[in-house]
Amino acid sequence: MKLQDTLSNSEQELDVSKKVRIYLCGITVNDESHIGHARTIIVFDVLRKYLEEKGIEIEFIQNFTDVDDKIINRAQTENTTAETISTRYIENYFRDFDGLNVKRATNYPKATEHIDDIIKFIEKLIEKQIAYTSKNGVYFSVSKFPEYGKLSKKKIDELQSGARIEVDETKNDPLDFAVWKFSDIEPTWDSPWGKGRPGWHIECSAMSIKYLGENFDIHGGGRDLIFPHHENEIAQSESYTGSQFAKIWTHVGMVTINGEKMSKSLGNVKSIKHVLENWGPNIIRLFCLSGHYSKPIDYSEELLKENLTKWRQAEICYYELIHANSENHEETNSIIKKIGIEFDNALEADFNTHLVLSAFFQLVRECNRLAADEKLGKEHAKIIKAELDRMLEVLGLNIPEITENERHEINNLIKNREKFRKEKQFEEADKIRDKLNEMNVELIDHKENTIWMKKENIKAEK
RNA sequence: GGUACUCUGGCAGAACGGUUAUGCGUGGGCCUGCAAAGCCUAUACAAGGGGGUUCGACUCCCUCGGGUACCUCCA
Repeated sequence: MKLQDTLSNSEQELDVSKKVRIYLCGITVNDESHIGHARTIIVFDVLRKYLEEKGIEIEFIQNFTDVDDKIINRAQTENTTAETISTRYIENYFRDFDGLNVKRATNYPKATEHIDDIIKFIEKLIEKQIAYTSKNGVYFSVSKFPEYGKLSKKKIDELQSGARIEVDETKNDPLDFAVWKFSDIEPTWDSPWGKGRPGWHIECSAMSIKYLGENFDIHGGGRDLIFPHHENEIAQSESYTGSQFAKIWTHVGMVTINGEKMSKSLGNVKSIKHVLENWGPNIIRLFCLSGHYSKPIDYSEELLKENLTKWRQAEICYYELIHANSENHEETNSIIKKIGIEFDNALEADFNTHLVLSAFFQLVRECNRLAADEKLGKEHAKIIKAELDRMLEVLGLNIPEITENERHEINNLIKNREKFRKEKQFEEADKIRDKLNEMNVELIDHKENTIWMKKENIKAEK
C-alpha cells in the first residue's frame, strides 16, 4: 500500500511484511468530540480494518491528552478536579466512537499514567544537553536539532523572524518549547527539576516509543498537528533515539463548515453526539470517506442527505441478497470479482476512499439491477453477499440487526397484505403497508414477489 | 508578511500527457392496483484568467488572481 508521506512529501510504500505499528494522535479530553475528530479517526479505522482484513497484524495506539491548560481551566470553572473533567470526556469519547463503529485501539495510553516515562525521556534529553532548565520549566533547545522544520517545511530563521512568537525572557531561544512546565496548580508531579506537569508534545514521543518502538510505521493525526506538535515530536524523539522516528507521516484534512475550519472561536463546531443522533453512524462514515483523506471536506446537511440516499441503496442491496430466490440467473461472478479488485486497488493507491466507495456502490447497483430483473438466484446471492459483507466490514458500515420476532411479525403482515391485494381490497392492504412503514420497514414489490427491508432509523430524514 | 495546499459540470468528486470517470440532482421510461423503492435511459462541449512546452495538457512549466490551512491551543 502506498501512502502520502508528509515528511518526504511523496508516496511511500507501507511495509506490510510484518506487524504494522500505527500511532494516531488522539484528542485532548477537555470537551465533547466533534465531527473533525471523527473524520481523522474514521480514516484510520478504515485503514486499520482493511489491513486486518488482509491478515496483517496491527498494533494501533491512540493517546488521550488528559493534562493541559484547558482541562485545568475547565476544572477550575466547574470547581472540580482535572481528573473529573478528563474522565468525563474520555467516557464521552468512547460513547461517541463506539457509536460510530470505530474499533477500539490496541491501547489508549494517557499522559498522566506515563509521567515516569516522560521524566526519564526528559532526563536523557538533558543529559544530551538538548534540553535545559529555566525559570519556568524544562525546554527543548531547537537549535540543537538542525533538522528542525523538516516536517512542516519551515525554516528556522524564518520562524524566528516570524511575527508572533511569544517573548519569553527565560527561554534561550524563542523557538524553544516546554517539555516540562513548573506549576503549583494541580495536577502536578514531582520531578528532578521541580514540581509541575509535562508539556504537550513530550507525551506522544514518550508513549509512542514506549509502545511501538523507536521507528514505527505510521504516525498520523489531523493536518493541524503538523506544526508545531509533530515537528516537535520529531525533534524530541530523534534527539532521544538518534535514529529516524516514524517512517510515514499521514495527515488527515480538516472538516470545514462553509469553507472554514471548525473551531470553538468561530462557534461552528458540530459535536459527534449531535450529528450521530440525527444521522447515525453509517451516513457519517460515508460522509467522512467521501473525499481523499488529505483534503478538506465541507460539512453540510446536503452532503449528509446525499449519503443518506446512497445508504438506502446499500440497505436495499443487502435485503435483496437476503431474500434472493429467483429461478433465473445471470452470470456476474467476473464482474463482482472485478469490482472487488477495484475496491482493493483504490485503497492500495494512497487510500483513495472516494474511489473505494465508487466500487462499493457499483456492487450495490449491480446487485439491485439483478434483483430488479428477477435474476438474483439464491446461490448467486451468497457469493455477492460475501463480497458485500467484506466491504461493509472494511468500511465499518453496519446494517442494523433484526430479531427473529420482528422477522416473524413482518412476514405475517406481508402475508396478510398479499391476501388483501389478491382480493383487491387495496385500502386494507395499504393500511398494512403504512403500519410497516411506521416500523421502518419498507416493502419492495417485485414482479413476482414482495420483499421487505428494515431501514435504519434516521432522525434527520423525518 | 512567510510557508504549504487548493481552484474540474447545479452540487460532490476522481483520473499514467492521448476517449473529460463516477455519484447526487434533473428529464423521460420500466415495474406497480396506486405508490415507494429499485432498475433502465437521457442530461452537463466542466477545468480560475493569461501565456508557454508538446503532434496532443485537467494532467508539466511560467505568470496573474481567488480560497483555505499553518506560522499561538487545535483532529
